[in-house]
Amino acid sequence: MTDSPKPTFEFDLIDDLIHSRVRLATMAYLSGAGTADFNAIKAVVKATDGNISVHLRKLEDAGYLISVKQFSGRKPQTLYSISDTGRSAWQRYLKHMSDLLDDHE
Amino acid sequence: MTDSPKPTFEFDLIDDLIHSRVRLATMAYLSGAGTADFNAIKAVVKATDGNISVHLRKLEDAGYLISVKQFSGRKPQTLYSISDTGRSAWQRYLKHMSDLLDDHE
DNA sequence: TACTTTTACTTTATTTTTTAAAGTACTTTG
DNA sequence: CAAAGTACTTTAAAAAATAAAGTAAAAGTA
Repeated sequence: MTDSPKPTFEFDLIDDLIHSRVRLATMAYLSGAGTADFNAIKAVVKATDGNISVHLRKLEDAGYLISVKQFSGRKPQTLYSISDTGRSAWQRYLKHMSDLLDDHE
Repeated sequence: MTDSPKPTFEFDLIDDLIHSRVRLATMAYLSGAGTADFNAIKAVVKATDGNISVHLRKLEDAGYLISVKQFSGRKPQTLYSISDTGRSAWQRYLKHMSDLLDDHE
């Protein structure tokens, strides 16, 4: 029966688009890496091809990611990076999680 | 192009059972409140009856919550609180989120 | 050269999860 | 006593996640 003083965390503000396991990992990785290609993301996120493909698309459709398709030698390669919109959404997300943690020391 | 030094956050360790918006809010609330009844949880979580009902059941089935059914006057009332198992899962969850934040200052 | 395998994805189908709508068993109020 | 709550549960519908299949070009193998 600990009493909760002033909870700052508002769960209904958390961004569902980022909150999903795979997309959270993707954003976390890209926010550090800057730019990464399809396979690099797939590897760190430990997802199947179809799986990240769909999630990357979702993040891109939301305007959180920017993708550039190019060729690396003979092979096609898609590079992803976080857009300005994505970066501020990411910062808001981290802020909310930080609030959550503050509420529980 | 910030370089990522040593990421401590491992997304595949995050507990899906807690991670969902509604259940995360429920755990966060109960961890502070100690015990709360169906309606109190429903109110803070801003969910419909059927919605928290299902999520509470899920948390209970997982052994994270304990429920006690009693009567408050003439009306049935179900009280929920976090079990020991739930509390350690919750602490692990917070730890992982904390790691995520550490990686991004 | 013909054939199989691999790479880099995308698309579609299947399963799981979430949400919403009904339903149940009372109780309270007019 | 009939109508309107209350406190949930159950079932059905919608959305999301995952997995399986498919595509197109390149590269390795016989």
